[in-house]
Amino acid sequence: MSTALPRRGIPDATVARLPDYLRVLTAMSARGIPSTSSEQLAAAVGVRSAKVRKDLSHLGNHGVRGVGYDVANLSMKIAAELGQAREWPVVIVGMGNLGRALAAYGGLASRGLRVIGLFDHDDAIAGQRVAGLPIRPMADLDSVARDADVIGVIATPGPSAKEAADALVAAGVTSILNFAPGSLAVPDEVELRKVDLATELQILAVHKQQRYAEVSRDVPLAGVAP
Amino acid sequence: MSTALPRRGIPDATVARLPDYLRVLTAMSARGIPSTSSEQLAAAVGVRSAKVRKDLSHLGNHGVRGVGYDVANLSMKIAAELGQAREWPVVIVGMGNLGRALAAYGGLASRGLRVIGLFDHDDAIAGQRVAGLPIRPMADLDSVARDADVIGVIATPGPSAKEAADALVAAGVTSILNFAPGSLAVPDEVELRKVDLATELQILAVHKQQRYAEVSRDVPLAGVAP
DNA sequence: TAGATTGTTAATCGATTAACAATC
DNA sequence: TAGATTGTTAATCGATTAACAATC
Repeated sequence: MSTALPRRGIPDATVARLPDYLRVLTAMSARGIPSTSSEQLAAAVGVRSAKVRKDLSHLGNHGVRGVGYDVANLSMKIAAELGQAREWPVVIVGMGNLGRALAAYGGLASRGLRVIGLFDHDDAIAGQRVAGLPIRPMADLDSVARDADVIGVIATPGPSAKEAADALVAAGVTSILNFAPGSLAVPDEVELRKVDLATELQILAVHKQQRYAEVSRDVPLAGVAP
Repeated sequence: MSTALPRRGIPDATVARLPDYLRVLTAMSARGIPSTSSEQLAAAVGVRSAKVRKDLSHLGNHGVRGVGYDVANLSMKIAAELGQAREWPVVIVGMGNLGRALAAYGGLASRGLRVIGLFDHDDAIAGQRVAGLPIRPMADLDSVARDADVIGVIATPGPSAKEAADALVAAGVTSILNFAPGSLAVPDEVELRKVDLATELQILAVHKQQRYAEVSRDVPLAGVAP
């Protein structure tokens, strides 16, 4: 089962933008705006209109030439594509600051992601409530995750991430998002993605540095006095 | 000042991986390993060795053919490239769960990013200490950020993000990382990057959905009984 | 010299973009 | 019919990868 993967793949880059379009469409809908255009969507989201049309074309052809897109209809198509037809259960392992932030993050519910379990390695904090859910001991993970087809989130400090990943895999979880620094090994059938909160900051810092480097090279005669 | 930008640009994709290499090299250094190879680095980080060599070649040629890379020397080169020659001051606006998580995030200090100020819109929590720093009222932002060439981080809820961005821009900040959902408008001279914590989860959810879709299309005769 | 490993080339892939024919 | 806007094409760009000549 591989070679020619069936033409179902919407590019990840497009998937990442769909929630932005959906947010704008929802706001339009709330204001009673019945239809829109790729130009308007592009302006609201901050991309080029050609990209909007390309992205939306992956969903099928839901626009009308010369007219635009129906707000309600397009909203539904995007929501469907994002899997919001059903809710995806999420468990979070690691209830430090980051885990708590994620548990309370408003952006999840609006995208069909429902947090159903919070876990921490430290049994002493078990029972505390975060965003309405109790923190549970790791021993409970299997019973919550097994057969529920959950998405697992690792929000532990770096050193505990391996333990968290092993526990998730052992409980049958096949989709894991890792916020902890460092790389993790998981079986092939498990999809593991990683988010490093510092990466984008690092890129900003490097760009800042490059801006300085450019200035000092481009204007070598500027501040000459020794 | 534009057209042919001076050949200083290390690709962002490479910059994003450099901290991973540095982390592995630091661990090797601690264990007294004097040299390594692109194969070893690749295995430790979870990429192909060709990618490692390509990435490192952007830093100049610091390896020795037939031998490998000197751990200490390569560590220094990467640290220098990442701007760790100096420390970059960071201010965080929005001290909810996410802001607190970022303030305490260990990954920052190790990359030359130093949090020097925490701010919140709600003056009632001013004075509270998070990770050793006091939360300050927004009114203090200008005095802290002005002329300090800081990187600004927006960790507010979505609706407050615009206000936070305006305050940062008004204080002269030209590099901003936005963790709040929604898009922000900033002047051209300000570099704005965005991280959406839910995006990667969303991608996992869509992939999960596609896996189901594939199964039901590929094996249409499997569970037939009505 | 034989063995190892880099740095670079060239092929490939995926994403972005401008332009425009198709269509309302 | 004239005007507007989509959906698609083709060019471009950046990143990944395999392969290998260069070099220790």
